[in-house]
Amino acid sequence: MPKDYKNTLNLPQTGFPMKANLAQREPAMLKFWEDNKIYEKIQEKNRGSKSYMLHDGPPYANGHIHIGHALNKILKDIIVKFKSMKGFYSPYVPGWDCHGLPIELQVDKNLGEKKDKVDILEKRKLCKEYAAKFVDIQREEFKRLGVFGDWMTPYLTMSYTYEGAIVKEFAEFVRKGYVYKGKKPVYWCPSCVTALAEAEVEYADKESPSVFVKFPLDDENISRYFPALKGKNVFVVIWTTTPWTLPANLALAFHPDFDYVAVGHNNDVYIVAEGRLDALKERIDLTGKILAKISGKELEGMNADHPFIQRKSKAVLGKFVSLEEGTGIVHIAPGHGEDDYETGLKYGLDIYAPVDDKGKFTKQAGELEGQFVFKANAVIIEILKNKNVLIKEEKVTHSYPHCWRCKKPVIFRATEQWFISVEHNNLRGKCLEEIDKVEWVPKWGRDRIYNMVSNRPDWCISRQRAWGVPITLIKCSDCGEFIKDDAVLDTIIKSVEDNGADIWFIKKAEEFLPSGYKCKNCNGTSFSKERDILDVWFDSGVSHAAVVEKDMRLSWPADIYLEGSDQHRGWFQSSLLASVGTKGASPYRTVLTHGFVVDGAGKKMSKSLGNVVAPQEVINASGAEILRLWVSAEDYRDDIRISKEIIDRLTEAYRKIRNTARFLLGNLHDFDGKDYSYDLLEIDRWAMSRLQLLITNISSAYKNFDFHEVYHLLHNFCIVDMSSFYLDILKDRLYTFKADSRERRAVQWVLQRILVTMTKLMAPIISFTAEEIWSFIKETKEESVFLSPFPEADKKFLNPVLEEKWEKLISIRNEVNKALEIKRQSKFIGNSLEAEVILYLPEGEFNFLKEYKEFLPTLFIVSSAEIKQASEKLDGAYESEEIKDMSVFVKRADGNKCERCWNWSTTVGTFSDAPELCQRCYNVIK
RNA sequence: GGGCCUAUAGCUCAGAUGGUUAGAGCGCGCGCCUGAUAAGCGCGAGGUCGAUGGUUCGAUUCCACCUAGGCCCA
Repeated sequence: MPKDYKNTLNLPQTGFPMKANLAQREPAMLKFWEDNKIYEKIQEKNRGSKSYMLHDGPPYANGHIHIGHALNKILKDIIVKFKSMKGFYSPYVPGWDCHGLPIELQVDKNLGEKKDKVDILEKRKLCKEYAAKFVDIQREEFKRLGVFGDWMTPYLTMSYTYEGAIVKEFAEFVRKGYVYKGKKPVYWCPSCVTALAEAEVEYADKESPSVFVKFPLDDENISRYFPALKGKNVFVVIWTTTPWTLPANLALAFHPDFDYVAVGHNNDVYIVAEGRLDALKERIDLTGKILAKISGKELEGMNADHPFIQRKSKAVLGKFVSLEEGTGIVHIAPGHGEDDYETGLKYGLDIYAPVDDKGKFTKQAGELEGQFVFKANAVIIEILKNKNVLIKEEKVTHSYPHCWRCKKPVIFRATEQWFISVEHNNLRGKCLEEIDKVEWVPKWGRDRIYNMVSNRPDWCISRQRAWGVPITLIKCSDCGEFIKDDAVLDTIIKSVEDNGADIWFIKKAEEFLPSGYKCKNCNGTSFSKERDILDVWFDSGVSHAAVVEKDMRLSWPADIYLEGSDQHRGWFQSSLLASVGTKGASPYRTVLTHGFVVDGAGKKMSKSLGNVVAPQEVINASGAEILRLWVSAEDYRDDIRISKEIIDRLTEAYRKIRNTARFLLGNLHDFDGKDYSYDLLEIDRWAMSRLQLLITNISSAYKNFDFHEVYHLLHNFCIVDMSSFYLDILKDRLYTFKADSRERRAVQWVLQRILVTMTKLMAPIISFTAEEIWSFIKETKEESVFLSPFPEADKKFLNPVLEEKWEKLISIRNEVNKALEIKRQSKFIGNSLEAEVILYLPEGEFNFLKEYKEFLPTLFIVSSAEIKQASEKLDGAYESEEIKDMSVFVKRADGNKCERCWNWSTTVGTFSDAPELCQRCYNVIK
């Protein structure tokens, strides 16, 4: 029985567990951070340094967080942690968007029957409580992700100070003349007498009349646009299922790219889209000859006669016109449809809707006055018949919007709304200029928002709801003029700042005015408050003023806004408009966008598909750390996939990184911490050079927001440079050399550098693990890895010449491995230490390897290695395919296996007092 | 239908102003080790570079169209 020499080795020892047990361990780490106020200490440390301001876009305070929220917050956290470790003052103030319809609807739902009876203040109170509840829930969920921030003092759009800021910014828009009142069609329920939001409309089948109607052309228009048809009765034909909107018709829309034809029909000539001819042959028996043809584009500006009102109907162009139904010509009533409205704005048409809030025609509609619109359909059809302009009448059943409260069909009706003009003061132009000053990541974000801002209509900022910040304007009851006095506006702002926006609903209009106030316009003395509230996009759009500018922790403008790509239309745009409108400049320097989380097949997540991945599931099963690693590993510029396989792969990668750290810790348990940097072997200097390169590459990846590169660099370093090469080769030195030998201490010094550096490099991403490793590192250090500075590459260890030589050594090593593998497969050897290798080399390689002769067994992890000229090659040698004229002969090593270091040596057995040992080990033990 | 974007091994990512056999890591397969052990090491097999046309001596790379998918509009 040979003596057990195992206890004479320096084997790794560490309490750092191999198994992460993240789901259990993470909460303890969160507590450590919280108890020791690590975030606060980071802020304290960096206060006064150059700042880097990331401004948080407020998530909506409704529901639990989903995977997209997790992605967004983790990305922000990675940036903030990196910048903070880099020494920037980079506080993170989270926020929530608290007003708005979804919350109000939830509250309504909870109220049930009572919803229409409760007082507005009571409802607002319930909304506030509801939002506060979800702020608390989401706060805990975000914290669980390991995101650092001022969680106990976030910004809330429903706080008094924020509401005050909204009112102030709105007043600023009023003062600068951007705000005006105009008309815009909205869903309107004539039965409930209220405007409806899109979310309050549900679709159901409804029977409607379906009519084809003729719009006559007068001689002048015929000779101008259809000279060939001179003297004939020419009509433009339209199809509609809402005849009641015909009294409001102001235009006829043609598609600019369609061709239109004039077709004979009895004594008349009908104009329809060529692409609808086949269908119309059947529908209205349109079988006559084509008498003329013209492209839609050329018809712009033509005027038809309204079929029963003394008025012209203008030919306009619209890309929304389709060939799926009707005649390819759309009747336009700008006061009764979305496309119609947009078209109306474009062509300067009146947003005309002669219908009151009960759905009855007003006196503008002449003989129809007082008739309910749906009933008036029949009357209008009668009129059309009498005027001989009705081609065909049918009934159709189609999907039609209905009110979700009373279930009755709704109408689209222009109502008075408040707008911010994007043309006033050239707001649009200035925004476009500012867009070009911002850095958009990825670059195409610029085109996306530029196109949107170029084409957007004025900003409709009013909503007919309860839960929001009111449009704080007071109107003179006599002349209808709104008060814009600075003093009055200031009084209102102050009042909201002190009491919250509820005050608007508590006090009477007069209470916001000085006593005895008279209207500047008409001297009137009776006033009323505006009842609409502001669009919630206005709330969050002014966060640059309410938070970035106002909050003592932050400073304006922000360095970066980071949200999903949908926010080009949303927050990025509302913030830009809000900031350029009042400050003349963009509120952000950089805008970074990420894609959406989709399933493993690239499909969007939906409840019906059942492919939704909840962050809570991943956290409970694998830990938030895996989620963080996932965020970093994926290229967020595209859509981001998540699936079981992806999580499994990342879990493996995580283990590799963790185990590499564990191995380093284990081999440092007895390190004395002294400086051995002058005792490094060449391979150690190679490792130090690789480490410097890693620092350089990872730093620039972080700086460029290329986090997936950080992940790949770190992971590859662990596997390629460390685990399978450097650390594998090192084991012999670490385990078998005298514990305090200079060679072993030198490598420990290197491993310490690698461990400390890697830990810091990974910290912004896998924060829990980095902190855990940090706590095991034996070195005078900061109490948290996040209080330590981010590594800087040390130029004196950077050695490209050395790395190039080692690249060659590694490629030779790979060839040796192939030769060894062949012998292993044939059971000639098992462990590579059982082998001796002889390399047959061409001149260049031979000379190159000469200087490494002594080192080769270590490099190949074999017991002995020789080099010879290629010409001496023995039969049976493995011939390299990669290196010309190189071959490797593998034989069993001479001598016996040393029981201590497992190398084979002829010196084993030569020591009578320790016959199991080789000379090297004998010397160590003696 | 419009604006913006994406498509390279099972997975995550590289790549080339167009130029030999398109790379890495993981996973997988086959082995080794049992002194990083619910670890570690080695070798290997995986790709019509979404499809089709075009430009070119040559295209995965440039162009067009198509398909699939994503965001925002309509």
